[in-house]
Amino acid sequence: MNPLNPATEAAAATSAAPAPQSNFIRDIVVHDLEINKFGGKVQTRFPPEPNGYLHLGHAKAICLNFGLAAEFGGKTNLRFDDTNPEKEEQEYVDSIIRDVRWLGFDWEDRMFYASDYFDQLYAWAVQLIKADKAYVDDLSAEEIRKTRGTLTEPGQNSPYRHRSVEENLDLFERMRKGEFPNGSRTLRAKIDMASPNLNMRDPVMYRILHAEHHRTGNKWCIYPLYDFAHGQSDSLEKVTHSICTLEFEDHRPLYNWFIEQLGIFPSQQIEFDRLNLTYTLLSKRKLLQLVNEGHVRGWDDPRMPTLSGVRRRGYTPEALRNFCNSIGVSKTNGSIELAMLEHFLREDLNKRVPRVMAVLRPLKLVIDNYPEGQVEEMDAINNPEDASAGTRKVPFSRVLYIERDDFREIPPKQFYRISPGREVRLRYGYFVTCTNVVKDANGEVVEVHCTYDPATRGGNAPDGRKVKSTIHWASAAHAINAEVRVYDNLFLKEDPNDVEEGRDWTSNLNPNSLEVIRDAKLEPSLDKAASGARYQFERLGYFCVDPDTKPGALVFNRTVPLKDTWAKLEKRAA
RNA sequence: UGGGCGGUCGACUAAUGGUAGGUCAAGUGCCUUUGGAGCACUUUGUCUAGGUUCGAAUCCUAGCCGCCCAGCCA
Repeated sequence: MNPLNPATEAAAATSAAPAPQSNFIRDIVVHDLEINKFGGKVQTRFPPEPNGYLHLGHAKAICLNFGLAAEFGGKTNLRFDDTNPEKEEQEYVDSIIRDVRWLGFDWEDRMFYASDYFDQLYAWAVQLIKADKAYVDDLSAEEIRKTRGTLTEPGQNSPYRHRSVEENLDLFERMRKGEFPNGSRTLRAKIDMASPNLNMRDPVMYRILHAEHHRTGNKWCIYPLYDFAHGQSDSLEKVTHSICTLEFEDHRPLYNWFIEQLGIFPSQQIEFDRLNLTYTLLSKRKLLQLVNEGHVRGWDDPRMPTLSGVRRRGYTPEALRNFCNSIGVSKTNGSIELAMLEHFLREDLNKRVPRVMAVLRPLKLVIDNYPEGQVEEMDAINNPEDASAGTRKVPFSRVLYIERDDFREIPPKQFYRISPGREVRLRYGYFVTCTNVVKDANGEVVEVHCTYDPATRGGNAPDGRKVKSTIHWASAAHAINAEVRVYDNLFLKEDPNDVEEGRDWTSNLNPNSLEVIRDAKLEPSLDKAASGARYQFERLGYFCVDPDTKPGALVFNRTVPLKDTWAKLEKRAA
C-alpha cells in the first residue's frame, strides 16, 4: 500500500484539476494584455500580514494570484506586509511560508517584506513633505478622530496643517530619531478633509511606535501605515495587478493618489470578494481568539479552518486548489456551502486513498459454526478506483467486531444491515445469518451470534443468491486498538456571526465538535501507519494519522465522513 | 444619513444586446462485495417597476434590499 502522506505529496500526480474558470479579474488581465498596458507583463503578489495563521480564505487569494500569473506567463511574489511590529511575529512568517508551499506554490527567490522598503518609504515621505503634500500633526489620536468628521459631515483641518516645509522636515526627522513618545505626533497626507471618502481626509502615513520589529529590530521607531506601504510596495515590485479584498475598495483612490504624487510604477488594484463558508469563521482576529481562549487546541487544531488545521485534519492541497478554482471570483458577498468544499475533498481522496477496515464502536459478532482457533487470510482490494493499488490480506476468525450501528434488534424500514434472521455479507469474508443476541443486565446487546455459509468464502454465493448489505469488520484476536478523533462543525449555525442581542459568536460554538473514541478496532495492516497517512475506513469516511501518534498508540483524525444514504433516510423518516 | 460596491436556481458562478448554461446541494432510476464511487434523468433562477430595442440578465430611469468605510489595524 502506498498511503498518501505529506512527505510524498509533492510527487503525487495532480488529479485532473478543473481549469480555473473565467472571472472578471482574468478578463481584466486579458484585456490589459491586449492593449499592452504593462508591456505584456503579469506580475502578482500574495501579501499576508504575519499576525496569524493562513486560512481557507487565504487559499482562495493564493490560488487566484499564483494561478493568474502562471496562466499568463507571469510571476507571483510572496510579500509579508509587516508594518505593525506590535502584532507581527516570526512564528507567523514561518507558518505562512510552510502553508503556501504546502498548498503547492513557489515564489522562487521572490520573498519580500514591506519592511525591506522602510528606507525607501521614508524617503518618499520626505519627498511628499517637500512637495507640501504631507505634514507633521501634533493632534492626539482622540483629536484626529474628533476632527475627522462623520459619514455625513466633513472634517476640519488640523491646526498644524499649515506648518512650513522646513518645520515638517525637521519634525519628521526628529520623529524618526526617537525624540517623541508614542502617539505624540503623526505624519499625515495633505489631501482633503471634506472628501466624502474618509480615507482621503488627510490619512495618517506614519505613526510613532517605540516597538521592536521582528526583522528590523530597533532601527525604527516610526512605522508606515498600510496605506502608505502597500501600494508603494506593489509599485516597487512592479506588480501589475494588485488583487485584494472588497473592503479595500475605498482605499483605491488613496492607493492611486500616492502612486501619482510619487510618480512611480502604476500598479493596478482590483478587489474581489472574500471567501465565506457556512459553519466556518474566516477572520484571523476571531481565529486568534479561539486559540487564545482555549476553544481549540491551537492554530493547527483539525477543527480550525486554518491551512495548518485542515492539513492536520487530512485535507489535500489538490482538493483545496480544485475547490478554489471552482468557486469563482466575483464581487458579490455570499457564502459557499461547506458541502462544496467537502465534495472536492472526497473527490480527491476517493481516487487516491487506500481502503481499510476499521470499527469505531465495536460490537462482538460470534460465528458459532466457524471452527474455533481457525484463521483465514482474506484477500481485500486496496482501492477499487485504482487497480494499481493492489490487494492485501486481512485475517478472519470466529470472533469479530462489527459496528454497533450495523446491528438493530428491531430493524426499521429500509434498514438492510444485521438483525435477527437476516443474512448479510461480511466484506471479503462470508455470508452470515444472525441467529441470536446476548444482552447484559441492562438489556443492552453485547454480543451478536450468527452462522456462516462456508460456500460463500470471499463474499459470493455459488447459488447466486444476493444479500442486501455488506458489513465491515475486524477480527477480535488480530485487531489493533486506536484512538479516533471524530470532528463535527466547530459552529452550530450556518452563519456563526448570527447571534441574538447581548451574546457573541462564541455562543455558537458547537460543544460536540470533537468526539474522542478510544477503543476503535482496526485491521492489523494499519499497525505501521505513519503520521499524516490517509485512509478510507470503508463505509465510514476518510481518516488520517495524527502526529500525536506514538509507537503502539495510534491516533486518527476523521477528515470527512463518506456520504451516508442510510443516515439521510433515517433522518428523513424522523 | 455622505461615499464606495453589489443583487442570476436552495448555494456558488457563467452568459459581455441574440437558445439563461455549469458545479454543489436536493430528488428519481440504474449499477454496486463500501447504503461509498460511478452512470442517467429531473426540479427550481435573472430584486421590483417603468422605458429603449425586432430582441434586455445585459443598456437607461426610478425604487427596494445587502455589504464596506468615521484605527495612529491590515
